[in-house]
Amino acid sequence: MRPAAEQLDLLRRGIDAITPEAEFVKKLEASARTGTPLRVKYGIDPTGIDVHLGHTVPLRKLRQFQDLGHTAVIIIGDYTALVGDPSGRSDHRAGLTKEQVEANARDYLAQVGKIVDLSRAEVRHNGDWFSRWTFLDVLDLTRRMTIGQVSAREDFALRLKSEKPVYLSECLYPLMQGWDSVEIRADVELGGTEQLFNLLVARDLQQDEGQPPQVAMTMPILVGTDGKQRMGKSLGNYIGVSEPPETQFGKVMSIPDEPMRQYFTLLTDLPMAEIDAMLAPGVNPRDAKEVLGKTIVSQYHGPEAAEAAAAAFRRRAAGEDPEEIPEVPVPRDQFDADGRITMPRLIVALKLDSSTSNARRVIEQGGVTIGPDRTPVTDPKAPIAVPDGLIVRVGKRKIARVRRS
RNA sequence: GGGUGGUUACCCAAGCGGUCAAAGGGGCCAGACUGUAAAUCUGGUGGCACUGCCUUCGCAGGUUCGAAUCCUGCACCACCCA
Repeated sequence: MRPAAEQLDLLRRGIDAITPEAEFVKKLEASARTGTPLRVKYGIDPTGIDVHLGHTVPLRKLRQFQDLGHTAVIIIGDYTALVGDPSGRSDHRAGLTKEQVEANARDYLAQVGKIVDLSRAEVRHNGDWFSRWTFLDVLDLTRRMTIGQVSAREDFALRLKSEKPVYLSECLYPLMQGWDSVEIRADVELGGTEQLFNLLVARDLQQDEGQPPQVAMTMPILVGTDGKQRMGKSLGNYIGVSEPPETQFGKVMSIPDEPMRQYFTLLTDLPMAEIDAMLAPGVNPRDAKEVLGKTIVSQYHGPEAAEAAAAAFRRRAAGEDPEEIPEVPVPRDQFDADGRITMPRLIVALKLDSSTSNARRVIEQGGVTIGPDRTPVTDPKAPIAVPDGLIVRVGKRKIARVRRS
């Protein structure tokens, strides 16, 4: 195991705060001295199925702990998911059913495995203990915190003030999450900055149970591809770890310039000096973004796929057709007696658009071309003869080859 | 249990008897430009056999020549009082 100071240096990258930092240093030192791994907890609620780059920020940190010889403990919050985490929410989140939660949990782990080494990690479900609780146990837990403590939280206070509902079950959430730490005897817990309150509740509970309290390590919230709001599925500004390489790469290229530093710091292992050099004034941000895109994509799809995605992107930016043009069968009955068809119908048949109305509009805006010489299509009503193998382009990104069948 | 306000297109949100397929913003799509699927600007954004037709304003009825707009009932949401 590496010396504590060295570990601390590595672990500090990209974090927001360590609370309390002095305690963390002591834990690290004791761990290095005795060769005892720290137990590092990260909890996720299986509420959706897409793990995105925002989730990977703490997950990558967890992996970093693993690589330094510590023990990763992943909590699948199958019971907390039934409540819904109120953190950072301006309205309450509906709880899920048990069936949904179980299916989601499986999906989640498959995706988390791309970042964390699951063969070396402990995976626990908090239903393992909560499902056995009696109402008395619940009551006992609720005695550990006051309404005042709960309502002091900014997210709750805001909701109370704006007359939005705050459910009693939501107040239980931090206590449940905290109890997880007691069950697994956590030394460190990772989470986003908005998790600080929840992470600190565990400290009190652990102390009550005679355990050394955990240290809270909070990570910045990754901003989404819009460069404004936090990355999130519901906001549609996310990059999913399971998305295809081209999509991931394209989405990275579409982020504004400002969040690039954050992305580099939190999502790559490139040395900070190298990052600074790329983001220096006078350097074309597009080139830095390309490095960023390739680095991120190769984490999930490998370096070859990342290169290919970058090449495909460049080709498209240069206005060239992609290497592989998908062939789409168009049934005979779509054509009239003379073997012709109007352009909107062809576009829908090729699945390049979902409605003829919309296809018509795109044509009227000059967004549709056909054939190798890119002849623009201007009249949405005129039937045209369609030779087998005709290439149809809609906008900059959608393309297909007609396969008459 | 009582009261009040609300439910409009992908989202937010105007409209309160006809000129409403329904203002505005966001998002999304297309075009121009470029440093890229950044930024900026322009146009578009229910469907279709498209100068017309059909379906949409929580649900079901009703009044009217005519309803997103008025009436009745129902459902759901929020807040206030208890």
